Amino acid sequence: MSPETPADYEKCAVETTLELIDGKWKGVVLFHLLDATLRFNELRRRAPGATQRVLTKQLRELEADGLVIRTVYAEVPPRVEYRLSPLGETLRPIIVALKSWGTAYKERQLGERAAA
Amino acid sequence: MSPETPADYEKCAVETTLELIDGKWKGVVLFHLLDATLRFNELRRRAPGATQRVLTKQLRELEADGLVIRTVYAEVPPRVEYRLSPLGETLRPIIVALKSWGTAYKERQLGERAAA
DNA sequence: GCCCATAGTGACCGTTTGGATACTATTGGA
DNA sequence: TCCAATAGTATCCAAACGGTCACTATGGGC
Repeated sequence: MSPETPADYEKCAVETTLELIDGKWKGVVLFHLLDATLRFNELRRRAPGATQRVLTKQLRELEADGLVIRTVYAEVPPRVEYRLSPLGETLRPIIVALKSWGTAYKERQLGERAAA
Repeated sequence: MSPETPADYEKCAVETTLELIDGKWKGVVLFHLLDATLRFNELRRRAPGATQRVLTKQLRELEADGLVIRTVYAEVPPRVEYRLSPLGETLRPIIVALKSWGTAYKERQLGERAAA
C-alpha cells in the first residue's frame, strides 16, 4: 500500500471511492436516501428488480462502510429505517453529479439514435 | 425501461454513470488520462496489478462507451495511444471529486486508527 | 541467426456477484 | 382460525469478472 509515486497514491483514492459505491443497487439506494429516511420495503419499491437478499446485502455493506445508518424498532411487524450517515451525506455532491451526468448521457444517446 | 415514476428515472441515471466507470481499473485509467495521452504500457505502469488482458478489456470497454479514444500507429514495435474523448472529458469533475473524496476518506480512516 | 520490445490474444480457472426460490417470526385483523 | 404484512435468512445456481500463463507478429540491433 505504500505509494511508490504520487500518481499511485492518487489512483488508489479514485478506486477507494468507487469500491464503496459500487454494487448494482448502491447508487440507487444512496440516491433515494438523499431525500428521505426510508424503510426496507420503501427502498425495495424504489429499486424494483433488486431481490430482498441482494438489497439486504448491499444495505449491510453500506452500513459497514459507515455510509448508511440502520435503525431497528422493536415492533411487530418489524420496522427498520435507513438513512444517510454524516459521512454518507458528504457523498451528496458526487451522487448528484453522477445522476446529472447519467441523465445527459442518456439524452445524448437518444439524440444519436434519433439521428440514425 | 419506461419510467413509472420520476424517482425510477433518476435512479437509473445514477446507475448509468456508475456502470460506465465501474470496473476494477477504469477509475485509474480515467484518472491518469485526465493529465495526458498515454500509451498502453504507460497505463500498465500506472495501474500496477492490472494484467495485460484485463487492462486491454477495460480499455476496449471505455472505447466502446465513447469515453476514450484509441489510436493505433502502424509502426513496429506497435504504438497505441489512449486519450479521453470529448465525452470522457466531461467526466473530469466527477473523477476529480471521486479522487478527493477517497483521499479524505482514507485520511479519516488513518485518524480513526491512530485514535484507537 | 537470435533476442528484444510493444501491444496485444487465447485457453483456462477460481471467486465474487447477483438472482430464484422457499422459508422464518410475530401479531393484529377478518 | 387463518391470513396478511415486515424484514429478513437459507440454499442453490448461473453468469460475470478478474487473474495466470502461454502464445503471437514484426522489425531493429548485436
